[in-house]
Order: sequence, then structure tokens, then C-alpha cells
Amino acid sequence: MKSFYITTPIYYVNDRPHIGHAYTTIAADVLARWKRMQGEKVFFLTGTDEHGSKIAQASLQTGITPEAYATRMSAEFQSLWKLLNISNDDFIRTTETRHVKTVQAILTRLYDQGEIYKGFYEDWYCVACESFWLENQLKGVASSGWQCPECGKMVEKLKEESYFFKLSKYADRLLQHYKENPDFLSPYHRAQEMIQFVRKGLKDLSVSRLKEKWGIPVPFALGHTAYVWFDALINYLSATHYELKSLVGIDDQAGSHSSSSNFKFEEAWPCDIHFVGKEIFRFHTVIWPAMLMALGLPLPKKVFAHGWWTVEGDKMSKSKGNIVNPIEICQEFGADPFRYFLLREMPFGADGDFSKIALLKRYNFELANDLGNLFSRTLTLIEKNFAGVIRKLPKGFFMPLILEKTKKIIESFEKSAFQEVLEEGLAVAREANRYLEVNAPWKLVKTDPELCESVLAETLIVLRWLSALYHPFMPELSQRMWQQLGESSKLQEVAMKVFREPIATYSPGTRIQKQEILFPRKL
RNA sequence: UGCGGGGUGGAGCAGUCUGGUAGCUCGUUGGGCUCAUAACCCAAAGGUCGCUGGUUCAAAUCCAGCCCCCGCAACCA
Repeated sequence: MKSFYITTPIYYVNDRPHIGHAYTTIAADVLARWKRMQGEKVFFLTGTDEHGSKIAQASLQTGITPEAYATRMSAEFQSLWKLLNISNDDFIRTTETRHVKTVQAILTRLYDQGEIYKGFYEDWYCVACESFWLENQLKGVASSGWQCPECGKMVEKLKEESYFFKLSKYADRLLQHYKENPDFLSPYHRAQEMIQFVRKGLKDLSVSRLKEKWGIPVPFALGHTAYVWFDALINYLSATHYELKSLVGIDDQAGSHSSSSNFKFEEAWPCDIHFVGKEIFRFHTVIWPAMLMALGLPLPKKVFAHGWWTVEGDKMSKSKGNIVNPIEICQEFGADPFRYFLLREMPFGADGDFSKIALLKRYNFELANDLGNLFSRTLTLIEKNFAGVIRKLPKGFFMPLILEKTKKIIESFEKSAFQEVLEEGLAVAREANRYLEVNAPWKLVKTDPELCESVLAETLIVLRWLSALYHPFMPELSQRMWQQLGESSKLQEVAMKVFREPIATYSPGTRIQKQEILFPRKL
């Protein structure tokens, strides 16, 4: 059976994880949990990109080897994902044997096929930084000499032997693919940029470096190291044990520090969705598909580029020192509300701003007041007036609304429109608050207890539906909602059934378990 | 410069593809309720939809020109 294969980029370990990394990973996690809810087998992959000069330099500064440095940083990502309740099935590191061998096998195969050829790479080079720059990246002016944008020292034109991938010959096929698969480039408003870019023609891509030592050696060219992007993109294949046995002649099951993934290429490929930041959309929609074409493999079904966060109105940058540390936010608000906020605040695909005030407002108004308080008032009414047990079977007052929203939400998930999903859910919670206001069960209990019980039974159905809906976004707190409704099952196992049939899955007479407040209001 | 995105009540956004009484959240003002996390509900005020011109019975929406903001241009989520 084909799994639903979903990836994040592998994160570059030259720095600690920040809100941007968390954003992509949380989005992927929400979709993964949603798909699992629907009963699909999911293969959710994330990992770390550990090669390249920046890593080598960073490790030098800390006085340890690149390997040790990468391991340390990679561990930070892994522990953050644990903190954020990320349900990835595998975590791949580009320094793992399974990956290195796959990259080398692919390089060799493309070289043998004539897709990779020897040529010369010529560009501006900074000796101090050991890195190449494009002319438009340089500082200074041509007349007095160009300077390195990083260290300010003079750069020189350098020509070195390099191996090139025949990217240029795939331009037409790429355009054809974009045309025939309108979902491949998502969201739509970013597609045009890529199409125009490819239309202008592509240059062959240098995929090897002589100067770079920290990376994967090119098997057929002594002294050459694989270009980090060529290396990195292949992770999506190497994690599936792509042709490992036939290509490399080793059985990975026993080797390397693979984290127990047993997903096979046949059940994973083609990838269903690559989540990426908008800045690497091009790598994933131009270079990566061209590489797959050269290998004769089917292309991923969709590449989705999300937007960027500014922080308190400013661009996030190290020099400004305004990098948001997800760990701190989790300590203050909890992982689930943080997850909620990131996907709620802006449409997935657009840019947005992260601010403490915005987070606090979403938390208080939506989670505490609208959602949490709805649970609280309903459960208290049941507790106080009916000893915690509703015996009446709800008639389904909310079902037309719930069915309508359920349909919309399923569509929104298909578009990765997480914000829409949360908006629809919130609208239902607000409607339920209104319903209580109109029917005033606190009055009804004195005049018509039977009717009062019915009103609360209807509201209970909404709470069940909401618990199920929020499961992908807030795995821990939704489970607590579920428990408070008197249910003992694991929500993730029943969520879809409850989401579709909140009444049929309900047994009247279940004793509710009002416990601690779900979202304590924050000042 | 090239390419791309955007400019909608005080703030943040949806609506633009498929023209037809301008919608949501927050904020403000007034009222209601008292079950609940000082939470909840109702109502009101507030917009010539960046500018100019065109198409049309009708334009935020289509077309042309202009102004302003932002992003990308081959290793920042």
C-alpha cells in the first residue's frame, strides 16, 4: 500500500532551530496527523543538512570537528521536535551512511548516463572565507575591485574544474510538467515566479566543488565534493532506501544510525508533498524535479512554499538579535497553543508577523475565552445540575452546521489551508456559545429540566466534534478535552469517526470528567 | 534593471480567477446575561476598496496607464 509521503526540508545545522523551522515542521505534522486520522498510512520525514563550508567554519569556531558539531546541532532539532509533539516517522541526517551511499550512487549513475559532465566553474572567490560569490552579491564597485560581502576583503576571479549536471536540457519538460500538473507549484501565487524563471532558460548546475572538503566525496573524481544542494535534495530518496541494495550493494537495515524507518521506496515514492520555505521553492521545483527526470523517477505530486515570519514587524535576523526561540515560547504558552498560533495567525503560504501581543490575543480570545470557556461552562452546567451525566440522546440541532463545516474543513486540509480549518472550527465554538446564551440552560434547569438536559446534550456534541477537529493541531490538549468529556479512548484512534459522526459515536449516560481548566487565561 | 507579490473602515486580514446591496477578527461606544476562565451574547458608529481613465445596465472585482510598499535574482523556515 502506498503511504502518504510528506516532508519538511532538512534543516541546515549552522544555527539553532528558530520559529521558522518550527513553522514548517508543525505544518507538516498537522497534515501528517490529519492524514493518519483519515486512516492513511503516513511517512513523515524531517532531518538535518550537515555538509558545507558554513558548517565547517562554525565547527572551527567552537573547536570541535564538523561531525561533532553537526551531531550536537542535529540533536537540538530533534529535541525541539519532541518538545513540539512532532510525529515524524523518520529523521534523516546527511552524514548517515544510507544517505552518503545513495548520493554517491546517484552521482555515479548520472555521470555514467552522461547527465553529469566535466567542465569549469568560474566565479569570484574569497580566499579568506573560502567561498564563491556571484557578482551581484559582491560589495564595492568594479573599478576599484569587488569585495567579499562577508569579510570585506578583495575577491578574485577563480576558475576551477567542476562537474555539471545538465539542468538546461530539462527546461521544456519542466514547463510541460507545471502546465499538466497545476498543483505541483503551490500555492498558485508563487507558481508564476517559477514558470517565468524557467522560461528564461536554465544554466547547467555545478554539482561539485574542489575547495570544499566537508561533504560527500564524488566517487569518480578525486578531490571533488558534492555540491551541498545536490547532496541535500537527495535525502527525500535516501530516506526511503532508494534502490540501495541494487545501487550500492549494501543492506541498510543493519547499518548506519538510521532511526528505525522501515518505509520502502516502493511504498513511499513519489512523495505526496514537500513543505518548503519560499526561499528554497526554486531548488525544489526546478533542480529537484530535473534530477528526478534524469533518474527516470516520477516527480513529487506537490511542492508547497509557505511564507516567512517577521518578528514584531522586523525581519528576523541574527544581527538584530530578534530570533524567536521556540523553546521559550513553549515554556510560556505550551507547545499546543504555540502550534495553534503559528497556523492560525496567517494564511499558510503568505507572510506574516510574529508578536507576543498577537500570540497573547489569540490565546486569550480564541483558546481561553471562546473554546476553553465553552468547555468550562458546559461541563460545569452538567456537573452541577445533572451530577455529570447527560442521559438524553441529542436530536442533532448542530448537525447541519457541523456537516457543512466538516465538508469545508476537509477541502481546506486538501489545500493545506490550515488557517481556514481553524477559522471554521472557531466559528462553530462561537455558535455554540451563542446557543447557550439564547437557551440559557441555567434558567431552564429551574423551569424545564428535561429541555435543559436536551440543550446540554446538543452542546456536548459540539464539544466532541471540536475535540476531534483540534487533534491534529493540539494533540495533547485535544486529548484532555476528550477525557473531560468522559471518554477514555485514545483520541487519535477515533478522531475521524467522531469528527464525521459526533452523535453516532456518543453513548448517552457517559459521565463527564471536568478537570483543570484547559487554557488558563494569561495576563 | 528583470521577474513576482501587495495597497480594502483605527489595526490585521478575506473577498478579485467565475462583475451584481463591502465581509471577518481585534479595537471603540451603548446594552443584555450571570452557567462559565472579569468569560459569553446583542446592537451601533466607522470604508468614495492606492490614483486616473476605459469597458459595462452594473467594477474592490475586467482592461490600460501611473504612484507607493515588499520579496526574489541559483545555500537565510
